[in-house]
Amino acid sequence: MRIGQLADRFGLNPKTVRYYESIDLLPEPVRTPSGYRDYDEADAERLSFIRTAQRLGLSLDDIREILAFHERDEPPCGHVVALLRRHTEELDQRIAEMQQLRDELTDMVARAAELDDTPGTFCRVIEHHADHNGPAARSR
Amino acid sequence: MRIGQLADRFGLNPKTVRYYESIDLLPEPVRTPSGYRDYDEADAERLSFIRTAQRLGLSLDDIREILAFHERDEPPCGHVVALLRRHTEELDQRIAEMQQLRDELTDMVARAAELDDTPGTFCRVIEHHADHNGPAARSR
DNA sequence: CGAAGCGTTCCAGCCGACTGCAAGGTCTAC
DNA sequence: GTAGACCTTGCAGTCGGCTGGAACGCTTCG
Repeated sequence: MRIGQLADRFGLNPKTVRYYESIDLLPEPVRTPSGYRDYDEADAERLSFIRTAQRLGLSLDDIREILAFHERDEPPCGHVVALLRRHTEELDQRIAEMQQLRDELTDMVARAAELDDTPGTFCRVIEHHADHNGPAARSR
Repeated sequence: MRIGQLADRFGLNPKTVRYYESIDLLPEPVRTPSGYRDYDEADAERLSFIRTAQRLGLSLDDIREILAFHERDEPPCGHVVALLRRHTEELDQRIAEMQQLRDELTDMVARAAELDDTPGTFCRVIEHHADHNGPAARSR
């Protein structure tokens, strides 16, 4: 299978496939006599794995590390579980931060209407909020 | 006030302050006879505003746009409220995606122990999950 | 035979928000 | 007077994950 076919199967740009090869996520495939890359099902499976792992939020570095276990014939699952746990924790933290931010924003938008005669140097909405929730006065 | 003092007040690198100037977030300040940048309280206020807006998740481009209203002596608040609304929606969406991902990850970690004799090419934990939640079989 | 549409290589650029480095000038304390 | 901490400039590099473009070769269809 040529690079375009492989890329199409995963909705990727052929460039991306070459890029994955360049950073050692995909092995160098065999070549046709004319020099075209020639992929097989094992390559497709590997690419599928990469995309799944990526969808789960793993970085290409993480994924390369997981694939390295495969190259050494070791089961990567223990490693992966630890990785996923760590990743879940980071996610939780980011979600919490984003939710707090979201609540702040909703609050600001809701209060914006009441601020018609509040003074402000740049923007009443933002500065009023900063004065009441700013650096020092945060309730944490 | 020199650049280091200003930067310190906001926990910034002096480079960042110069960078803000270079992208027209901060005006060119007056200079001391020896060529040092000399900031006043108005600059500090502007920087404070920038940092607050940034903490709220606005991009430097967004912030420059808000500051442009100030330069034109227009109240930016209507614009800002629209911006914050849009931003809140994006945030909601990203939070929802992240939560879904988080749940998937928790699920995978919880199920990992049961997979001791499931076959896997690269990693049982990830592939088993992909098979049951993958491209086609998603329950949305 | 010729044109379209693949493929190849290598190098460079993109996004956003900085940060590092080099090579110099200045200011302050001892 | 000299060390060291500051300041100046400009340009390049960082992060991650691609993507664009040039200049060329191969393949397929009519």
